[in-house]
Amino acid sequence: MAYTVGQVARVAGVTVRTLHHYDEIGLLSPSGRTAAGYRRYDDADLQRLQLVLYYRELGFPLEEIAAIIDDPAADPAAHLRRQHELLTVRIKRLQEMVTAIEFAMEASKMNIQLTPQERFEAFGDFDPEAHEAEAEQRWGDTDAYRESNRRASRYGKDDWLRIKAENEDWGRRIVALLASGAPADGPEAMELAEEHRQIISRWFYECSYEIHTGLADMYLADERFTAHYENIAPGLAGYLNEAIHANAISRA
Amino acid sequence: MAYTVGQVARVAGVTVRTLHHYDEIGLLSPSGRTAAGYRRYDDADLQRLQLVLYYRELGFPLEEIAAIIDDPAADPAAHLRRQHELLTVRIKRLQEMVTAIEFAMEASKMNIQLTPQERFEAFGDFDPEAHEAEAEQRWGDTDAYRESNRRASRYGKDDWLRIKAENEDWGRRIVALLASGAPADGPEAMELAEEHRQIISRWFYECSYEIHTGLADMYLADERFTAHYENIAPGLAGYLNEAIHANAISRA
DNA sequence: CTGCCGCCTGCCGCTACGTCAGGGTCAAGC
DNA sequence: GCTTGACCCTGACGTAGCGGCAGGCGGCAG
Repeated sequence: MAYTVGQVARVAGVTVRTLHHYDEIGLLSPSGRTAAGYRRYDDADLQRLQLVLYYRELGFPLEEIAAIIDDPAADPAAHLRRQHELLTVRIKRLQEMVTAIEFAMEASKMNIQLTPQERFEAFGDFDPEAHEAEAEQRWGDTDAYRESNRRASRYGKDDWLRIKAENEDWGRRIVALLASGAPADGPEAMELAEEHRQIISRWFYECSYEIHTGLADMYLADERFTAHYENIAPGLAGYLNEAIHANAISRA
Repeated sequence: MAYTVGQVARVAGVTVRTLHHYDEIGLLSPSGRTAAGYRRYDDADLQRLQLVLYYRELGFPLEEIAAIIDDPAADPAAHLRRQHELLTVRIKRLQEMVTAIEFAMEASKMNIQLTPQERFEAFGDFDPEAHEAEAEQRWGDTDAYRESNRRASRYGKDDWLRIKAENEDWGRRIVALLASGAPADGPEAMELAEEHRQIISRWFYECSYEIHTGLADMYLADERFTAHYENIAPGLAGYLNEAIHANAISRA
């Protein structure tokens, strides 16, 4: 029912200093003190802290958080609703960045130059940045980050040569298939589409069927990608697109 | 091919001051200067800036970003891969927060008390926070935020009474249906399940069928929710769960 | 040649804490 | 009853990543 700073800090995942700070600026003052001056937090304080942390995660400055939380018109449910909306907006934003990255990856694999605008499109609409200095600083210690680091630096020259070789081998085979007149939704084409997906998954990122069909459509929608494939063999862009779609449908 | 600070700032969505700062700390120094001392950025600089901004968005401190980018072992593709992974990890994290919010919403609708641990679970695993002070401060001016604000504060006492009334009306009807012996996967039960989903969507958040079935499972998995429904009528928790699943399947 | 906008370099300010320093407190164990 | 170590307190200064302003030069359209 009553907690010390240390206990609150541990359960909420913040530092004691942070709680001191919130007390100083009046954002979250413990409901009481012991005779010796120790801060005592109760359940209501924890609830408030939770709100504070969520809004902080969402990037609001502390002062504004105080205003939001102390708004008498906003009951708990209203906060939840607002946070839910903000979160979904942010997820959408990150997903756009992911798409942009996937786009850039495809482009880089094919040596396609991006225009400056495209470079920053992912940030474009509503402001470019976001900070998260502290959190991500600590992130440096998380498994996820280490894992990412490890994997990102794992590929040596040899690997790159292998990737290139795999890609070229795949390219030769699909060109041959196209030339042979085999249908784009036939088993051989679908098999090559699947292989294409697995090459991406193995060497780059987990490429779901959904992502894969997205890529396929991009190959047609973006003329530079179209040109890349058409340069290899006329009709290849459309052929690959169809094969990928057929493959995705058949595996679903 | 060559850009001034202002131009770069505009296309990248940062301020001139930021570019000055990056120049000062050596994170991104323009490749040249004019005779008059004007900074001149070229395409390579833009490319580097893009990397910087992505890593910044991902929360890395600028110093670390410099180290990452200047790492000779990391080619462009490696950066893309790393960013892709980091982004997906972050999206997962945000989605967990969303789930936690949805959980809290359900709990609050039913007056269920959360334990302190549950309060902060969403932050738990890897650190609690994330900042984004600047970005989200500016966010204060975006449509999304205003919209969110508007909707969040739109409900007055009357609305709450209506929500409560709707809920109770729905409750009475499903209890009656359960008592009548109608099957949980019958049309009436499914209709009530659908209504349940729409009440959430209308008043709280867009509740997809996927989310809805997730909620349904939670009603069974979490004993407090189970108890809530079982208190209304024995067997109701399981009945509702089944009805929601049946409804979701039939609409898919 | 005169605006006016854009660029330059300081330099001070701000937020949200981190990080001591210097000193009291509390429960456990001897 | 006294020590010990973990925990708490209050200043106070430091830091990152810019924002913002002052004071002054540069460039080009009219």
